[in-house]
Amino acid sequence: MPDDIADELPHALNVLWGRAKPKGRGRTPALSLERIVAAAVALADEEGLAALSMARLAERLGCAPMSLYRHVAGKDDLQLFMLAAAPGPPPEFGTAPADWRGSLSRWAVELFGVYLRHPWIVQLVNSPPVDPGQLAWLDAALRSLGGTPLDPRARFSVVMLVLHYVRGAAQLLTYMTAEPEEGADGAYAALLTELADPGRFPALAGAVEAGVFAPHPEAGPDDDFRAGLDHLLDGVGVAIERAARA
Amino acid sequence: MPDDIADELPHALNVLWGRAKPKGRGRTPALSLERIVAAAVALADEEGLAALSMARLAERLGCAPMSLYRHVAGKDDLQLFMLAAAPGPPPEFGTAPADWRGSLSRWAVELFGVYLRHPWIVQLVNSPPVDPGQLAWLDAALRSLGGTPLDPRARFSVVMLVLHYVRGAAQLLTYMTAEPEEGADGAYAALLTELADPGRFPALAGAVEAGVFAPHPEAGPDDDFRAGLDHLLDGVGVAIERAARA
DNA sequence: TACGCAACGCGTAGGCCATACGCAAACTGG
DNA sequence: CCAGTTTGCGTATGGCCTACGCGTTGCGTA
Repeated sequence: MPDDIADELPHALNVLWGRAKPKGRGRTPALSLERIVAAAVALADEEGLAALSMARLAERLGCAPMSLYRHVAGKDDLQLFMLAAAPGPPPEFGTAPADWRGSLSRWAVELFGVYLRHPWIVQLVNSPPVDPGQLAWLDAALRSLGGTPLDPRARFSVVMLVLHYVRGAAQLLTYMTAEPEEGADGAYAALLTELADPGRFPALAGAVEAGVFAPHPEAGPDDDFRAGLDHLLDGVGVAIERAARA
Repeated sequence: MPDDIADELPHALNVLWGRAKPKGRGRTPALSLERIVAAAVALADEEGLAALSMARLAERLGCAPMSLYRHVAGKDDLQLFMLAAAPGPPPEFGTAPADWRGSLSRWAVELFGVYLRHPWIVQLVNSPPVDPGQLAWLDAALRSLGGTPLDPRARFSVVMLVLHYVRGAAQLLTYMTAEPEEGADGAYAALLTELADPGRFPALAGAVEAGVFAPHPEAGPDDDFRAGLDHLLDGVGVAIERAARA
C-alpha cells in the first residue's frame, strides 16, 4: 500500500476510498458531505449543470457559500463526488453469467436510465473513472462477458463500445426531448425540413422526408436506443463466435 | 421560404446558411468573422476549451474584448461558428457507393481524426447539428449506406451508432494520451493497479493484470479504435444481411 | 469635392462566479 | 472549568460575460 501515491491524489479520492482520517473532536457539524452532494445532485437534476454554482448550492442548503469548502476542496472535487454518488449500484450478476447478451443488455439499459435521470453526467465526464462507483459499473460490464471466450483486451473493447453508445444515445434523446420552450416535440424536425436542401444533402433530405425525425406514435422513446443496441450486440456476437472457433 | 422561422433563429444560423443581409456602407472592418473564428479554433486547439475566453481571444487578435461582439452575438454564437468551421468537409463518395463498409469506415476514421485534432468539439456538442458543416458530415454518412437495403430509420440508427462510438473513442484516447504532467503514459494504469481490489472488482483487476491499460508497443494508438469499429461494422453487416433476406 | 450616416471599434461598468485567508463560535476530552 | 480542535462564515480578489453608449471612420451620393 504505497501511501506516497495517495498523498499526491486529489482530496476527494482519499475520501471516496475510505482513506480519510476520522475526526471527532470539535464543533458539531451542521453540514455533511452527504447532504452537500445530495443537494448538488438534486440541483443539477432540476435546473441543469449550468445552474450549479457554489452560491446557489449554499442558498439551497441554508448556509454561507464558503461553508461548503470545509467539506469539499473545490468545485471539481464536488463534481467528482457527484459523479461517484449519482449512478447508484450497477445491476447484479455473477462473475461469469451464462447469458452474456442478456446481462450486458440489462447493464446498458440501466445505465441508459441513469443518464436520462441525470443528464449532467454526460456533460461532466472529463477523465477516465477513478471512483468506486464508476469502477463498480465498469467491473459489472466486464463480468457480463466473463463466460465468453474473448480475451481481456477484446472484452474491454466491447465494454467501451457499449458505453460510448449508451452515452451518446442518452445525450441525443435528452436534447431531443427536453425543449419545453416553443414548438418542442417537432421543432428539430421542422428545422431540418427547411434546411435539408435535397440538392445539397440528398440523403439527409430523404431521411427527413421518410419521417425519421418525426416522433413515431406507437413506440416508446427507448425504442431507437434498443434497436441500435441490438445492432451493436449482433456485432459482439460475431466477435464471440469468431473467438470460439479459434 | 418561411422567413418567420428565420427571424426567431439565432443570428449565427442565418449567417451560416447565407441568409445574412449584405452590408457595404460603413467603416472598413479590421476584424472579420473568419479571422475571429479561426483564432478561436486555434486557441482552443492549443490551450483547451477552458482557456477560450472572449478576453484572451481579443488579446490574441490584438483588439478590445468588446469589439468581438460586433461580429458575434455572444460566446454561444462563437462556439456554434467554431463547430461549423473546424471539421472541414467530409470525405467524398457518391449517393449509393457499392462498398458501404469501406465508405462508412473511411468516414469514421476521418471523423476520428477531426476529433483528435480538435478535442474541444466533443466537449462542446450540446444539441443536434443545425449548421451546414455538421449536416454535410451527417449526409455523407447516410449516403455511405445508400446502396444497402436498410430502411431510412435503420440507416439513421446505424449512423448514430457509429457517430457515438467515434466520439467516445476519441474522447477516451484524448484523455489517455494528453497528460504530459508527471507519470504521463502509464499513470492511469498505475492508479488502477492500486485501486482495483481483486475481491471487490474481480473482472477489472483481471483486466489490469492482463495489461489492458498498459500501452502496447507494437501497435499504433488508432488500433483499439479500429478494432472496436470492426466489431461495430460486423453488427451492421448482420443487420444488412437480415434486411436483404426480407 | 464635400457631406451625411451607417457600420465599426472600444471604454465603462455591473453582475455573476470560484475561492484564498483569517477569525469567531461551539463542542469535547481532560 | 479550560484548552484544543473543528466548524461556519465575512471579507476581498480576480476572473468572466456582456449591456450600453460614445467617438471614429470611410463609402455612397449629391
